[in-house]
Amino acid sequence: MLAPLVRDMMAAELPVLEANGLSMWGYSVLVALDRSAIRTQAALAEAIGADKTRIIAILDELQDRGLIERVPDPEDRRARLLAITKAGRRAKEATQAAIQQGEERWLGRLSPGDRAAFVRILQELSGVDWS
Amino acid sequence: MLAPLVRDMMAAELPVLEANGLSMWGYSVLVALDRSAIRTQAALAEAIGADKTRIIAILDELQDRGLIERVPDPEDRRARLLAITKAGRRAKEATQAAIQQGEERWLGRLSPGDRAAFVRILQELSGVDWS
DNA sequence: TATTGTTATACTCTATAACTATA
DNA sequence: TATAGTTATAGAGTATAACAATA
Repeated sequence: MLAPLVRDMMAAELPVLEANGLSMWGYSVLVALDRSAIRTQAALAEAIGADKTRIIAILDELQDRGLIERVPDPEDRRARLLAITKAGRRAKEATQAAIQQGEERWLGRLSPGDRAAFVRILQELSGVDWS
Repeated sequence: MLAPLVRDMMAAELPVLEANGLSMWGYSVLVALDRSAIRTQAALAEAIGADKTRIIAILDELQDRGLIERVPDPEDRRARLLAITKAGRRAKEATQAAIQQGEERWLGRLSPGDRAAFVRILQELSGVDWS
């Protein structure tokens, strides 16, 4: 039941991301880095559930566009210190606002009580260990 | 929040499907055909949210293994009448039981009230038009 | 020798278009 | 000519393994 729901949701939100010039993974990176800077790319990949080889092209592009910073750690020059820039934060905020507006279209169908319960239950389920 | 949840869920349930010798799409087909027989492959594809060209290999395999029937409609020999077989229904029931057992692992964390609410809310959201 | 990031490669999934057969 | 199914092909997304730099 969840799978088709998420599929429809992503199909609806992909154009929103595109309008803001971000891919799904690019957006995920900005959201993660907005929470806090990260010291290695592998840690970032893990945080957003991606592969470390997969985020490289994404980081390249975000950096080229000035949305993130990516500098070698002076204390361990193998690692790259990752942080969001002001422009990156602006892009993230704008995109997030657009997405949340889209989510209103379906969350708005729920009663306020159901809506609160739904979000609370999702948070609970997100803590489950799947291994 | 939903996307990582579904990703983890699918990762957890894929081995269960595999153990029962079914792919995700193969299982979807059996579930759809168990509800009712379908008159064309295009309609089946639409019902499970797939592409009509994509289900062909899946139908080939399910048919070879005797899990579905697929015969030309005598009234319009372009179309293929699709139905689940007894063996197919057995395979579907067994797989479904295994999957639902897996779902207990996380639904079991919820209080009975939350659990009922969650399922009800999901059903409500599934009715949303996304276009 | 181990680790971080990168590149190269192959593999899977999916979508598009061309084709066959029926109507 | 239009439709159901099929096949072929190309593209995107992903994972694996090999490589370079640093520790």
